[in-house]
Amino acid sequence: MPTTALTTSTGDYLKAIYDLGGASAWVSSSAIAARLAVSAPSATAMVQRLADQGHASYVPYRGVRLTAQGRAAALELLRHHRLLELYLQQKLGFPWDRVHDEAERLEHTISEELEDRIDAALGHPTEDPHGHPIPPKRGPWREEPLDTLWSAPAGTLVVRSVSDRDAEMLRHLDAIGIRPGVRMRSLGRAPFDGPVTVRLEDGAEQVLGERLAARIFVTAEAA
Amino acid sequence: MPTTALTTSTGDYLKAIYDLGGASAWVSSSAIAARLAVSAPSATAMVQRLADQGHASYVPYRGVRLTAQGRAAALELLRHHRLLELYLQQKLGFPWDRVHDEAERLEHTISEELEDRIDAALGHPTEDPHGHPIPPKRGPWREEPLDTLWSAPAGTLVVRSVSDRDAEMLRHLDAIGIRPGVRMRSLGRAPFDGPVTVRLEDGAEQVLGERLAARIFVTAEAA
DNA sequence: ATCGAAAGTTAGGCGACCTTAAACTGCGAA
DNA sequence: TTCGCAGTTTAAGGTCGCCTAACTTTCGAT
Repeated sequence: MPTTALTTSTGDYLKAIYDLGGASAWVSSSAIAARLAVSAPSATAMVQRLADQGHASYVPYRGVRLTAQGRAAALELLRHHRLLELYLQQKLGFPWDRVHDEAERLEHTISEELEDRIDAALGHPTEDPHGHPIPPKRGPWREEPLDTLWSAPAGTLVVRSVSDRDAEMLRHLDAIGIRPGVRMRSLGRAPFDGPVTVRLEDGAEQVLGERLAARIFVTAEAA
Repeated sequence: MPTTALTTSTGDYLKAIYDLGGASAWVSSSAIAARLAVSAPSATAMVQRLADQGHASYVPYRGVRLTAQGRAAALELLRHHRLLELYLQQKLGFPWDRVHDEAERLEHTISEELEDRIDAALGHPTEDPHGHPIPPKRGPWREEPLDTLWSAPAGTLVVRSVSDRDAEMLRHLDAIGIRPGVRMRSLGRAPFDGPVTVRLEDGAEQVLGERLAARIFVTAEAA
């Protein structure tokens, strides 16, 4: 298990597979290609390389799935990413919509020691600025699947996390008052895949289309 | 002059040329190869690429020299490197002998914004932990050439900086009390390229061979 | 059950870097 | 002045990661 240093590209693929398929589902190469904005053949080739390296198992025409080794590598990057996002925000004053891109590059580059020192400087945090849990350095972990605002039934909800991938979307959410931890009441969806209407605690109503609502993760009001 | 993003490798070559040849001297490809631990043909090929990109001028069998563009790129990396070293030491508690390697990787990865925030967090510092000046973001700059302890005449000296490239050496220097800012008296060299003997302020005497003494940069006691 | 579109893979190419082996240049020594 | 050798460059080949074009498989619709 000599963790042969990953290239940036390899790491990106592992992360893509991880968050498209979670810990164990089969992921198609074209889904990966779309996610990483590369051509389908590029994804196929890489996926074969990942299989050779023991990071994934690959069945032609079926897809890939991470091995334990690949999963560990993906989780380490995810941990780096989320620690970095939080660090950039908390310690260096980055606004939450600009931490993603920076973390995306740095996550491949930081050493174990830097990871640990960042973790310590932040007091061993458990969540990043967008509400996503930070995987522990080792030990069991599974990201609990959450409802999205799009799929959740009407009722009182708490925003748990929001996707960090689109800075513009984050700025918009921030502007209308939607952030992790915020409580809101979903008034339900208009018929035929219509938008979701929510009322925030300050009484403001917002109408959100699928693009947006599917990127907001929620739980029902805590018992 | 659209600063086409540099690859890590390209950046490493530019830095190597910069600190082998300074701002303007011709540097041989084999010197670069030795510095970067690559084969001579690799260095030749890269140097030709650098010339194509406008980062350097290249005369076969003679060597390379940075252009203004290449110099700017090298200095930006040097600035990143030194800011990062200081940041890692000051804000994250890294020991001074371990900041180099981390900075060496990160320097290629950080954005302009992160550079600026680090600079601000450190209060716009002018020196890294090893005593090297930090190039300004823009504007004139030239690293003043210093004597080394090996080449300096006997007399009272102030340590200005020490090479950061070898962690073990740094640990040793630290152990014997040699750090930037320290005052010492050089008692001169033994005949036939013999070692240098110095007396530190606490009275301790140290005998240093060329390997070490050539990596310690000094100035004569300030007037 | 079969046929065709969509999904996925193979083939063939390219650029960046790296290697070793072979060819060349330029310069000091005789 | 020429010879030889150290220093350099060219040649040839490998890997990684990307691309487009062409081929193959799968699967749903008939």
